[in-house]
Amino acid sequence: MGSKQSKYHHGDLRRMLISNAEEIIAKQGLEALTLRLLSKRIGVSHTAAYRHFKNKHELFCALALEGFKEVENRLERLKAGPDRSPLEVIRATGQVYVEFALENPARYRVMFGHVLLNQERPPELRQAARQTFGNLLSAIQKGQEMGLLRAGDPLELTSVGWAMAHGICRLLIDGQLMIKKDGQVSPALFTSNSSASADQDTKRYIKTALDAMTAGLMKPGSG
Amino acid sequence: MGSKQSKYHHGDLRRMLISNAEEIIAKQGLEALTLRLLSKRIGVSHTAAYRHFKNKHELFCALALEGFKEVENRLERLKAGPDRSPLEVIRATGQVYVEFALENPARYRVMFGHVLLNQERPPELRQAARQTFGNLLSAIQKGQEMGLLRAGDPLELTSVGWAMAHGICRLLIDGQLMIKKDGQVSPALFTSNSSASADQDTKRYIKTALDAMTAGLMKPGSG
DNA sequence: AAATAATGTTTACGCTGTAAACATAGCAGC
DNA sequence: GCTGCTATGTTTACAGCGTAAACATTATTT
Repeated sequence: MGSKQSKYHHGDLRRMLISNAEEIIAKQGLEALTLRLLSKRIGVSHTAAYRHFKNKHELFCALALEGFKEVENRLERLKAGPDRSPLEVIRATGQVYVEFALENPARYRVMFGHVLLNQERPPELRQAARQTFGNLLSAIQKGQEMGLLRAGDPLELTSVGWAMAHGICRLLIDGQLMIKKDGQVSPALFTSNSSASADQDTKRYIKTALDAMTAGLMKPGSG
Repeated sequence: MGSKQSKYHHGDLRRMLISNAEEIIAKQGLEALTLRLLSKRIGVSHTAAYRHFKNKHELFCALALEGFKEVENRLERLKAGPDRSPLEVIRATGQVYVEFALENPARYRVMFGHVLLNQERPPELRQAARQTFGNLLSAIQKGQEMGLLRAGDPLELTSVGWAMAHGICRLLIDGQLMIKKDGQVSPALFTSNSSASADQDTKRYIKTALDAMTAGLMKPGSG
Protein backbone atom coordinates (compact mmCIF):
# COMPACT_ATOMS: atom_id res chain seq x y z
CA MET A 1 0.00 0.00 0.00
CA GLY A 2 2.84 2.38 -0.88
CA SER A 3 1.71 5.90 -0.24
CA LYS A 4 4.33 7.19 -2.67
CA GLN A 5 3.64 6.59 -6.34
CA SER A 6 2.76 3.10 -7.36
CA LYS A 7 1.06 4.65 -10.41
CA TYR A 8 -1.54 1.98 -10.89
CA HIS A 9 -2.95 1.37 -7.47
CA HIS A 10 -3.94 4.52 -5.80
CA GLY A 11 -3.98 3.16 -2.28
CA ASP A 12 -6.35 5.59 -0.66
CA LEU A 13 -8.97 6.16 -3.29
CA ARG A 14 -12.09 5.66 -1.22
CA ARG A 15 -11.06 8.31 1.25
CA MET A 16 -10.08 10.66 -1.55
CA LEU A 17 -13.40 10.15 -3.32
CA ILE A 18 -15.35 11.12 -0.24
CA SER A 19 -13.29 14.13 0.69
CA ASN A 20 -13.10 15.45 -2.86
CA ALA A 21 -16.81 14.92 -3.30
CA GLU A 22 -17.40 16.98 -0.19
CA GLU A 23 -15.24 19.76 -1.52
CA ILE A 24 -17.10 19.75 -4.81
CA ILE A 25 -20.56 19.92 -3.32
CA ALA A 26 -19.38 22.55 -0.85
CA LYS A 27 -17.99 24.79 -3.56
CA GLN A 28 -20.04 24.00 -6.64
CA GLY A 29 -23.21 22.53 -5.24
CA LEU A 30 -24.83 19.16 -5.30
CA GLU A 31 -25.59 18.89 -9.00
CA ALA A 32 -22.00 19.71 -9.87
CA LEU A 33 -20.95 16.41 -8.35
CA THR A 34 -20.47 13.90 -11.13
CA LEU A 35 -18.49 10.73 -10.88
CA ARG A 36 -16.56 11.60 -14.00
CA LEU A 37 -15.50 15.02 -12.82
CA LEU A 38 -14.69 13.66 -9.42
CA SER A 39 -12.47 10.99 -10.94
CA LYS A 40 -10.73 13.42 -13.25
CA ARG A 41 -10.04 15.70 -10.33
CA ILE A 42 -8.35 12.91 -8.43
CA GLY A 43 -6.50 11.81 -11.53
CA VAL A 44 -8.02 8.41 -11.90
CA SER A 45 -10.11 6.78 -14.60
CA HIS A 46 -13.76 7.66 -14.68
CA THR A 47 -14.93 4.26 -13.54
CA ALA A 48 -12.44 3.73 -10.76
CA ALA A 49 -14.99 4.81 -8.17
CA TYR A 50 -17.01 1.71 -8.95
CA ARG A 51 -14.46 -0.41 -7.10
CA HIS A 52 -15.43 1.39 -3.91
CA PHE A 53 -19.08 2.30 -4.43
CA LYS A 54 -21.67 0.24 -6.23
CA ASN A 55 -23.07 3.40 -7.76
CA LYS A 56 -23.55 7.10 -7.18
CA HIS A 57 -26.22 6.46 -4.59
CA GLU A 58 -23.74 4.59 -2.42
CA LEU A 59 -21.37 7.54 -2.60
CA PHE A 60 -24.19 9.79 -1.45
CA CYS A 61 -24.83 7.44 1.45
CA ALA A 62 -21.19 7.67 2.44
CA LEU A 63 -21.34 11.46 2.28
CA ALA A 64 -24.46 11.48 4.40
CA LEU A 65 -22.84 9.24 6.97
CA GLU A 66 -19.92 11.64 7.30
CA GLY A 67 -22.42 14.42 7.75
CA PHE A 68 -24.27 12.66 10.52
CA LYS A 69 -21.01 11.96 12.28
CA GLU A 70 -20.16 15.65 12.10
CA VAL A 71 -23.53 16.68 13.52
CA GLU A 72 -23.15 14.10 16.22
CA ASN A 73 -19.76 15.53 17.15
CA ARG A 74 -21.23 18.96 17.54
CA LEU A 75 -24.07 17.66 19.67
CA GLU A 76 -21.60 15.73 21.82
CA ARG A 77 -19.83 18.98 22.56
CA LEU A 78 -23.16 20.32 23.75
CA LYS A 79 -23.74 17.43 26.10
CA ALA A 80 -20.23 17.78 27.47
CA GLY A 81 -21.14 21.25 28.72
CA PRO A 82 -23.09 22.03 31.87
CA ASP A 83 -26.49 20.47 32.41
CA ARG A 84 -29.34 22.41 30.96
CA SER A 85 -33.08 22.38 31.01
CA PRO A 86 -34.78 20.39 28.24
CA LEU A 87 -35.97 23.63 26.68
CA GLU A 88 -32.44 24.91 26.46
CA VAL A 89 -31.27 21.63 25.02
CA ILE A 90 -33.98 21.69 22.38
CA ARG A 91 -33.08 25.19 21.42
CA ALA A 92 -29.37 24.47 21.32
CA THR A 93 -29.99 21.38 19.24
CA GLY A 94 -31.93 23.44 16.75
CA GLN A 95 -29.10 25.93 16.70
CA VAL A 96 -26.60 23.20 15.93
CA TYR A 97 -28.76 21.95 13.08
CA VAL A 98 -29.17 25.35 11.52
CA GLU A 99 -25.51 26.23 11.88
CA PHE A 100 -24.47 22.95 10.35
CA ALA A 101 -26.88 23.46 7.48
CA LEU A 102 -25.61 26.95 6.77
CA GLU A 103 -22.01 25.83 6.83
CA ASN A 104 -22.67 22.70 4.77
CA PRO A 105 -25.69 23.38 2.62
CA ALA A 106 -25.14 20.73 -0.03
CA ARG A 107 -24.18 18.16 2.53
CA TYR A 108 -27.30 18.95 4.46
CA ARG A 109 -29.31 18.51 1.30
CA VAL A 110 -27.83 15.07 0.82
CA MET A 111 -28.60 14.06 4.38
CA PHE A 112 -32.13 15.37 4.62
CA GLY A 113 -33.34 15.71 1.07
CA HIS A 114 -35.12 13.06 -0.90
CA VAL A 115 -31.93 12.02 -2.67
CA LEU A 116 -31.25 9.13 -0.37
CA LEU A 117 -34.79 7.98 0.01
CA ASN A 118 -35.34 6.61 -3.45
CA GLN A 119 -33.04 3.71 -2.81
CA GLU A 120 -32.10 1.55 0.12
CA ARG A 121 -29.85 3.00 2.80
CA PRO A 122 -27.08 0.96 4.43
CA PRO A 123 -27.59 0.02 8.10
CA GLU A 124 -24.80 2.24 9.42
CA LEU A 125 -26.44 5.28 7.87
CA ARG A 126 -29.82 4.39 9.31
CA GLN A 127 -28.20 3.92 12.69
CA ALA A 128 -26.45 7.28 12.50
CA ALA A 129 -29.67 9.03 11.55
CA ARG A 130 -31.52 7.34 14.36
CA GLN A 131 -28.91 8.45 16.85
CA THR A 132 -29.04 12.05 15.66
CA PHE A 133 -32.80 12.09 15.92
CA GLY A 134 -32.52 10.46 19.33
CA ASN A 135 -30.83 13.50 20.78
CA LEU A 136 -33.84 15.67 20.16
CA LEU A 137 -36.19 12.89 21.13
CA SER A 138 -34.75 12.40 24.57
CA ALA A 139 -34.75 16.11 25.29
CA ILE A 140 -38.38 16.31 24.27
CA GLN A 141 -39.31 13.31 26.36
CA LYS A 142 -37.66 14.88 29.37
CA GLY A 143 -39.49 18.12 28.68
CA GLN A 144 -42.77 16.28 28.52
CA GLU A 145 -42.11 14.47 31.78
CA MET A 146 -41.44 17.80 33.44
CA GLY A 147 -44.72 19.12 32.09
CA LEU A 148 -43.03 21.83 30.04
CA LEU A 149 -44.04 20.60 26.62
CA ARG A 150 -47.17 19.56 24.80
CA ALA A 151 -48.36 16.13 25.80
CA GLY A 152 -48.75 13.29 23.36
CA ASP A 153 -46.61 10.83 21.46
CA PRO A 154 -43.01 12.01 21.92
CA LEU A 155 -42.05 10.70 18.49
CA GLU A 156 -44.73 12.82 16.96
CA LEU A 157 -43.75 15.94 18.85
CA THR A 158 -40.11 15.39 17.99
CA SER A 159 -41.04 15.09 14.36
CA VAL A 160 -42.87 18.38 14.64
CA GLY A 161 -39.87 20.08 16.15
CA TRP A 162 -37.67 18.54 13.54
CA ALA A 163 -39.97 19.76 10.78
CA MET A 164 -39.73 23.30 12.06
CA ALA A 165 -35.97 23.27 12.32
CA HIS A 166 -35.79 21.61 8.95
CA GLY A 167 -37.97 24.26 7.38
CA ILE A 168 -35.72 27.00 8.66
CA CYS A 169 -32.69 25.19 7.29
CA ARG A 170 -34.19 24.53 3.89
CA LEU A 171 -35.38 28.05 3.30
CA LEU A 172 -32.01 29.41 4.29
CA ILE A 173 -29.81 27.04 2.34
CA ASP A 174 -32.01 26.96 -0.72
CA GLY A 175 -31.61 30.70 -0.81
CA GLN A 176 -35.34 31.15 -0.53
CA LEU A 177 -34.91 33.88 1.99
CA MET A 178 -33.28 37.06 0.92
CA ILE A 179 -32.07 38.76 4.03
CA LYS A 180 -31.05 42.19 2.93
CA LYS A 181 -28.57 44.58 4.39
CA ASP A 182 -31.23 46.78 5.88
CA GLY A 183 -32.49 43.80 7.83
CA GLN A 184 -35.51 43.21 5.65
CA VAL A 185 -36.39 39.60 5.12
CA SER A 186 -38.12 38.58 1.95
CA PRO A 187 -38.49 35.44 -0.10
CA ALA A 188 -35.98 35.17 -2.88
CA LEU A 189 -38.61 34.01 -5.30
CA PHE A 190 -39.81 37.57 -5.35
CA THR A 191 -36.61 39.09 -6.32
CA SER A 192 -34.31 39.19 -9.22
CA ASN A 193 -31.09 37.26 -8.85
CA SER A 194 -28.77 39.29 -6.67
CA SER A 195 -28.21 37.34 -3.51
CA ALA A 196 -26.69 39.42 -0.79
CA SER A 197 -27.47 38.45 2.77
CA ALA A 198 -26.15 40.21 5.76
CA ASP A 199 -24.76 37.83 8.32
CA GLN A 200 -25.99 39.86 11.23
CA ASP A 201 -29.59 39.78 10.12
CA THR A 202 -29.51 36.11 9.28
CA LYS A 203 -28.62 35.55 12.90
CA ARG A 204 -31.54 37.64 14.02
CA TYR A 205 -33.88 35.69 11.78
CA ILE A 206 -32.59 32.39 13.15
CA LYS A 207 -33.06 33.62 16.68
CA THR A 208 -36.67 34.55 16.06
CA ALA A 209 -37.34 31.28 14.26
CA LEU A 210 -35.86 29.18 17.03
CA ASP A 211 -37.81 31.16 19.60
CA ALA A 212 -40.99 30.40 17.71
CA MET A 213 -40.04 26.76 17.36
CA THR A 214 -39.50 26.17 21.05
CA ALA A 215 -42.58 28.18 21.90
CA GLY A 216 -44.57 26.03 19.52
CA LEU A 217 -43.48 22.87 21.28
CA MET A 218 -44.34 24.15 24.73
CA LYS A 219 -47.48 23.29 26.56
CA PRO A 220 -50.07 25.90 25.65
CA GLY A 221 -50.42 28.46 28.40
CA SER A 222 -46.99 27.97 29.91
CA GLY A 223 -45.34 30.85 28.02
CA MET B 1 -54.21 26.89 -36.49
CA GLY B 2 -56.16 23.77 -37.43
CA SER B 3 -56.84 21.74 -34.37
CA LYS B 4 -57.33 18.66 -36.55
CA GLN B 5 -54.22 17.12 -38.03
CA SER B 6 -51.91 19.38 -39.91
CA LYS B 7 -49.11 16.93 -39.16
CA TYR B 8 -46.28 19.39 -39.11
CA HIS B 9 -47.54 22.16 -36.94
CA HIS B 10 -48.91 20.94 -33.72
CA GLY B 11 -50.91 24.00 -32.87
CA ASP B 12 -51.12 23.64 -29.13
CA LEU B 13 -47.72 22.40 -28.17
CA ARG B 14 -46.91 24.78 -25.36
CA ARG B 15 -50.04 23.85 -23.45
CA MET B 16 -49.41 20.16 -24.07
CA LEU B 17 -45.83 20.42 -22.86
CA ILE B 18 -46.89 21.93 -19.59
CA SER B 19 -49.76 19.58 -18.88
CA ASN B 20 -47.81 16.49 -19.86
CA ALA B 21 -44.87 17.62 -17.80
CA GLU B 22 -47.17 17.95 -14.83
CA GLU B 23 -48.47 14.45 -15.35
CA ILE B 24 -44.96 13.08 -15.54
CA ILE B 25 -43.71 14.70 -12.38
CA ALA B 26 -46.92 13.77 -10.60
CA LYS B 27 -46.63 10.11 -11.50
CA GLN B 28 -42.91 9.50 -11.92
CA GLY B 29 -41.34 12.28 -9.91
CA LEU B 30 -39.28 15.30 -10.72
CA GLU B 31 -36.15 13.61 -11.99
CA ALA B 32 -38.18 11.54 -14.41
CA LEU B 33 -39.01 14.67 -16.33
CA THR B 34 -36.73 14.92 -19.33
CA LEU B 35 -37.37 17.01 -22.38
CA ARG B 36 -36.77 14.05 -24.64
CA LEU B 37 -39.22 11.78 -22.91
CA LEU B 38 -41.73 14.56 -22.72
CA SER B 39 -41.43 15.19 -26.46
CA LYS B 40 -41.69 11.53 -27.31
CA ARG B 41 -44.79 11.22 -25.20
CA ILE B 42 -46.46 14.04 -27.08
CA GLY B 43 -45.26 12.66 -30.38
CA VAL B 44 -43.03 15.49 -31.43
CA SER B 45 -39.34 15.77 -32.12
CA HIS B 46 -37.07 16.00 -29.13
CA THR B 47 -36.14 19.62 -29.72
CA ALA B 48 -39.58 20.95 -30.49
CA ALA B 49 -39.94 22.22 -26.94
CA TYR B 50 -37.20 24.72 -27.63
CA ARG B 51 -39.58 26.76 -29.77
CA HIS B 52 -41.62 27.43 -26.62
CA PHE B 53 -39.07 27.38 -23.83
CA LYS B 54 -35.54 28.62 -23.99
CA ASN B 55 -34.41 25.68 -21.94
CA LYS B 56 -35.50 23.26 -19.25
CA HIS B 57 -35.32 25.94 -16.61
CA GLU B 58 -37.96 27.96 -18.41
CA LEU B 59 -40.25 24.97 -18.47
CA PHE B 60 -39.77 24.60 -14.74
CA CYS B 61 -40.69 28.25 -14.31
CA ALA B 62 -43.87 27.68 -16.27
CA LEU B 63 -44.71 24.68 -14.10
CA ALA B 64 -44.10 26.69 -10.97
CA LEU B 65 -46.34 29.46 -12.23
CA GLU B 66 -49.17 27.00 -12.74
CA GLY B 67 -48.58 25.76 -9.23
CA PHE B 68 -48.78 29.21 -7.72
CA LYS B 69 -52.00 29.87 -9.59
CA GLU B 70 -53.46 26.68 -8.17
CA VAL B 71 -52.46 27.58 -4.62
CA GLU B 72 -53.88 31.03 -5.15
CA ASN B 73 -57.18 29.52 -6.26
CA ARG B 74 -57.40 27.48 -3.13
CA LEU B 75 -56.62 30.47 -0.97
CA GLU B 76 -59.24 32.50 -2.80
CA ARG B 77 -61.82 29.92 -1.85
CA LEU B 78 -60.76 30.48 1.76
CA LYS B 79 -61.22 34.22 1.55
CA ALA B 80 -64.61 33.75 -0.07
CA GLY B 81 -65.80 32.00 3.09
CA PRO B 82 -66.90 33.69 6.29
CA ASP B 83 -64.58 36.16 7.96
CA ARG B 84 -62.21 34.61 10.40
CA SER B 85 -59.73 35.71 12.99
CA PRO B 86 -56.14 36.15 11.81
CA LEU B 87 -55.14 33.07 13.77
CA GLU B 88 -57.70 30.99 11.97
CA VAL B 89 -56.58 32.39 8.63
CA ILE B 90 -52.96 31.59 9.39
CA ARG B 91 -53.87 28.08 10.34
CA ALA B 92 -56.07 27.57 7.31
CA THR B 93 -53.38 28.95 5.05
CA GLY B 94 -50.93 26.46 6.46
CA GLN B 95 -53.46 23.73 5.90
CA VAL B 96 -53.86 24.73 2.27
CA TYR B 97 -50.11 24.67 1.79
CA VAL B 98 -49.69 21.26 3.32
CA GLU B 99 -52.61 19.78 1.44
CA PHE B 100 -51.36 21.17 -1.83
CA ALA B 101 -47.90 19.80 -1.14
CA LEU B 102 -49.21 16.34 -0.34
CA GLU B 103 -51.35 16.25 -3.45
CA ASN B 104 -48.64 17.70 -5.71
CA PRO B 105 -45.31 16.77 -4.18
CA ALA B 106 -43.13 17.16 -7.25
CA ARG B 107 -44.85 20.37 -8.25
CA TYR B 108 -44.31 21.69 -4.74
CA ARG B 109 -40.66 20.78 -5.02
CA VAL B 110 -40.37 22.78 -8.21
CA MET B 111 -42.03 25.79 -6.66
CA PHE B 112 -40.20 25.86 -3.36
CA GLY B 113 -37.04 23.90 -3.90
CA HIS B 114 -33.76 25.33 -5.04
CA VAL B 115 -34.38 24.25 -8.62
CA LEU B 116 -35.62 27.63 -9.72
CA LEU B 117 -33.20 29.69 -7.76
CA ASN B 118 -30.06 28.93 -9.69
CA GLN B 119 -31.22 30.93 -12.64
CA GLU B 120 -33.28 34.03 -13.21
CA ARG B 121 -37.07 33.83 -12.79
CA PRO B 122 -39.48 35.60 -15.13
CA PRO B 123 -41.40 38.54 -13.66
CA GLU B 124 -44.80 36.82 -13.76
CA LEU B 125 -43.47 34.02 -11.60
CA ARG B 126 -41.97 36.44 -9.11
CA GLN B 127 -45.24 38.30 -8.98
CA ALA B 128 -47.22 35.10 -8.38
CA ALA B 129 -44.89 34.08 -5.59
CA ARG B 130 -45.14 37.50 -4.03
CA GLN B 131 -48.91 37.34 -4.09
CA THR B 132 -48.99 33.91 -2.50
CA PHE B 133 -46.66 35.03 0.24
CA GLY B 134 -48.76 38.15 0.64
CA ASN B 135 -51.73 36.17 1.84
CA LEU B 136 -49.89 34.94 4.86
CA LEU B 137 -48.22 38.28 5.35
CA SER B 138 -51.44 40.25 5.60
CA ALA B 139 -52.95 37.78 8.04
CA ILE B 140 -49.88 38.04 10.19
CA GLN B 141 -49.87 41.82 10.07
CA LYS B 142 -53.49 41.84 11.17
CA GLY B 143 -52.69 39.45 13.96
CA GLN B 144 -49.87 41.66 15.11
CA GLU B 145 -52.06 44.73 15.08
CA MET B 146 -54.57 42.91 17.23
CA GLY B 147 -51.80 42.01 19.64
CA LEU B 148 -52.25 38.30 19.10
CA LEU B 149 -48.88 37.59 17.58
CA ARG B 150 -45.25 38.19 18.36
CA ALA B 151 -44.21 41.76 17.70
CA GLY B 152 -41.48 42.69 15.26
CA ASP B 153 -40.93 42.93 11.54
CA PRO B 154 -43.97 41.30 9.91
CA LEU B 155 -41.89 40.10 6.98
CA GLU B 156 -39.62 38.32 9.37
CA LEU B 157 -42.42 36.71 11.30
CA THR B 158 -44.12 35.65 8.08
CA SER B 159 -40.89 34.05 6.95
CA VAL B 160 -40.76 32.17 10.22
CA GLY B 161 -44.29 30.89 9.77
CA TRP B 162 -43.54 29.99 6.23
CA ALA B 163 -40.42 28.11 7.29
CA MET B 164 -42.43 26.02 9.69
CA ALA B 165 -45.12 25.15 7.19
CA HIS B 166 -42.44 24.48 4.61
CA GLY B 167 -40.63 22.12 6.95
CA ILE B 168 -43.75 20.12 7.51
CA CYS B 169 -44.34 19.90 3.77
CA ARG B 170 -40.81 18.91 2.92
CA LEU B 171 -40.57 16.17 5.49
CA LEU B 172 -43.87 14.75 4.37
CA ILE B 173 -43.35 14.89 0.63
CA ASP B 174 -39.74 13.82 0.76
CA GLY B 175 -40.95 10.74 2.57
CA GLN B 176 -38.77 11.57 5.52
CA LEU B 177 -41.54 10.77 7.90
CA MET B 178 -42.75 7.24 8.13
CA ILE B 179 -46.17 7.36 9.64
CA LYS B 180 -47.01 3.81 10.38
CA LYS B 181 -50.30 2.05 10.69
CA ASP B 182 -50.17 1.94 14.46
CA GLY B 183 -49.88 5.72 14.47
CA GLN B 184 -46.20 5.74 15.26
CA VAL B 185 -44.24 8.48 13.57
CA SER B 186 -40.60 7.94 12.78
CA PRO B 187 -38.10 9.32 10.35
CA ALA B 188 -37.79 7.27 7.20
CA LEU B 189 -34.04 7.52 7.30
CA PHE B 190 -34.16 5.07 10.16
CA THR B 191 -36.02 2.44 8.38
CA SER B 192 -35.56 0.08 5.55
CA ASN B 193 -37.46 0.90 2.38
CA SER B 194 -41.07 -0.10 2.91
CA SER B 195 -43.09 3.05 2.90
CA ALA B 196 -46.59 2.59 4.21
CA SER B 197 -48.26 5.58 5.75
CA ALA B 198 -51.73 5.59 7.14
CA ASP B 199 -53.76 8.52 5.96
CA GLN B 200 -55.52 8.94 9.24
CA ASP B 201 -52.33 9.36 11.20
CA THR B 202 -50.81 11.72 8.68
CA LYS B 203 -53.77 13.97 9.36
CA ARG B 204 -53.15 13.77 13.06
CA TYR B 205 -49.51 14.67 12.57
CA ILE B 206 -50.42 17.64 10.42
CA LYS B 207 -52.88 18.82 13.01
CA THR B 208 -50.29 18.75 15.75
CA ALA B 209 -47.72 20.42 13.56
CA LEU B 210 -50.06 23.25 12.57
CA ASP B 211 -51.07 23.70 16.19
CA ALA B 212 -47.43 24.08 17.10
CA MET B 213 -46.83 26.45 14.21
CA THR B 214 -49.59 28.86 15.16
CA ALA B 215 -48.66 28.63 18.81
CA GLY B 216 -45.10 29.48 17.90
CA LEU B 217 -46.18 32.64 16.14
CA MET B 218 -48.34 33.84 19.00
CA LYS B 219 -47.27 36.43 21.49
CA PRO B 220 -45.60 34.57 24.38
CA GLY B 221 -47.97 34.27 27.29
CA SER B 222 -51.17 34.62 25.30
CA GLY B 223 -51.76 30.86 24.96
C1' DA C 1 6.21 -19.58 -7.34
C1' DA C 2 1.50 -19.90 -8.55
C1' DA C 3 -3.21 -18.84 -7.86
C1' DT C 4 -6.45 -15.60 -6.41
C1' DA C 5 -8.44 -11.33 -4.97
C1' DA C 6 -8.41 -6.41 -5.03
C1' DT C 7 -8.19 -2.43 -7.56
C1' DG C 8 -7.37 0.04 -11.49
C1' DT C 9 -8.22 1.17 -17.04
C1' DT C 10 -10.44 0.87 -21.64
C1' DT C 11 -14.17 0.57 -24.32
C1' DA C 12 -18.91 0.83 -25.20
C1' DC C 13 -23.90 1.91 -24.64
C1' DG C 14 -27.92 4.59 -24.11
C1' DC C 15 -29.38 8.45 -21.91
C1' DT C 16 -29.34 13.64 -21.18
C1' DG C 17 -29.64 19.00 -22.58
C1' DT C 18 -29.01 21.90 -26.21
C1' DA C 19 -26.92 24.33 -30.43
C1' DA C 20 -27.12 24.76 -35.58
C1' DA C 21 -28.93 23.99 -39.94
C1' DC C 22 -32.80 22.92 -42.42
C1' DA C 23 -38.09 22.29 -43.58
C1' DT C 24 -42.75 23.45 -43.53
C1' DA C 25 -46.87 26.08 -42.67
C1' DG C 26 -49.42 30.31 -41.89
C1' DC C 27 -49.77 35.17 -42.56
C1' DA C 28 -48.66 40.10 -44.46
C1' DG C 29 -48.32 43.15 -47.98
C1' DC C 30 -48.25 43.91 -52.58
C1' DG D 1 -52.49 35.15 -56.14
C1' DC D 2 -47.86 35.37 -55.71
C1' DT D 3 -43.83 36.68 -52.54
C1' DG D 4 -41.46 36.90 -48.67
C1' DC D 5 -41.38 36.84 -43.42
C1' DT D 6 -42.06 34.68 -39.21
C1' DA D 7 -43.46 31.01 -36.31
C1' DT D 8 -42.93 26.48 -35.44
C1' DG D 9 -41.54 22.19 -36.54
C1' DT D 10 -37.41 18.33 -37.73
C1' DT D 11 -32.69 16.50 -38.39
C1' DT D 12 -28.23 16.19 -37.20
C1' DA D 13 -24.52 16.74 -34.12
C1' DC D 14 -21.91 17.22 -29.83
C1' DA D 15 -20.29 16.89 -25.22
C1' DG D 16 -21.30 15.10 -20.75
C1' DC D 17 -23.63 11.79 -17.79
C1' DG D 18 -24.01 6.89 -15.11
C1' DT D 19 -22.71 2.43 -15.53
C1' DA D 20 -21.84 -2.39 -17.45
C1' DA D 21 -18.26 -5.57 -19.42
C1' DA D 22 -13.82 -6.93 -20.61
C1' DC D 23 -9.22 -6.39 -19.63
C1' DA D 24 -4.68 -5.05 -16.90
C1' DT D 25 -2.00 -4.69 -13.01
C1' DT D 26 -0.74 -5.15 -8.38
C1' DA D 27 -1.31 -7.22 -3.63
C1' DT D 28 -2.24 -11.13 -0.93
C1' DT D 29 -2.78 -15.88 0.08
C1' DT D 30 -1.68 -20.47 -0.48
